[in-house]
Amino acid sequence: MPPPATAPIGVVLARTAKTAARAFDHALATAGSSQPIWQILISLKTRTVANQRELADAVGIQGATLTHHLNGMETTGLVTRRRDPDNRRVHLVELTDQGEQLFHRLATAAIAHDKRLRTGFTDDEITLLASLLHRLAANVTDEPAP
Amino acid sequence: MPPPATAPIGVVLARTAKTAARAFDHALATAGSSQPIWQILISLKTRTVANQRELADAVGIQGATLTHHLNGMETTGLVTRRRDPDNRRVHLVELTDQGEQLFHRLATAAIAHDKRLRTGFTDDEITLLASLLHRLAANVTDEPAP
DNA sequence: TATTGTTATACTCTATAACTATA
DNA sequence: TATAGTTATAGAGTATAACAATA
Repeated sequence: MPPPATAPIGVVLARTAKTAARAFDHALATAGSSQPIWQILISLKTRTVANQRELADAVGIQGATLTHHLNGMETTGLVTRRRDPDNRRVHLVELTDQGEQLFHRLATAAIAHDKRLRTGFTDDEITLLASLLHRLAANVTDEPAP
Repeated sequence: MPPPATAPIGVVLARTAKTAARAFDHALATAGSSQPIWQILISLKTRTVANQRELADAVGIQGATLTHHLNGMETTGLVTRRRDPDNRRVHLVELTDQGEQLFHRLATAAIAHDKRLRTGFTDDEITLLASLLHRLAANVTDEPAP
């Protein structure tokens, strides 16, 4: 029996996201990784980040928190950090081969997870759901003008 | 510019939930509380939980984690715990007046948050969204039969 | 023995403040 | 002075394992 339609949408959203996140977190843990590391890997692969501050913003964490994760990732050989010759204040973060490999393994897990999530949905339904979620997020995003 | 529709639905879901959760967490913090405490209060008010194990399940945490939170809530005067005379292994958790008051304050904040989330949505759209989210959650819930 | 809950301990993620290095 | 990043420290939330109390 599903919960009544009168349940606050915020509760439904949080509950769904928690359920989905737990399933994916488990997949990440099985692959020997975690959410923040996965987020950092994605950002490094799919965005052009000029510096660590932008990377932290992309991941949605503070700079010091990012440093914490990068320290661990450097220790385990996933990334390297070196000074930018053009501006030695900037530390260039780069994936190692090992980091690349982990990224691909996690990407495979992510694709499998998403396929599982989409079970029983049509493409149109997914598009509709994504659209509704975007509108929802916009309602609690208080950035007036970028 | 919204992210492309090709973004994995899991990513869209996680991002939306994180945005919404941050906004609500901020409201909870302003009211001097937090998510786990709010979840515990909701469960105590709206469900009939026979014991702490059921309460932990309702909140989605382990028993020891619940004990941790209940210790804090007892210290700050939100709940009381006493032995069930019928089964002295069971600890009955009850809200104090102060706990009731906090519940009502947080409920007010939750209602305001949900109203904010619903901005620009019709009731039908919210019902549709909830329905889609329920189906999504069902895809990653691996309980065969209760 | 099984059930209920607590204690002890530790780990992850996160943040703020103070600091270093560079410009 | 301003910017980029690190270090130091702390706190919240969570979990597992070992334990105590009760049945």
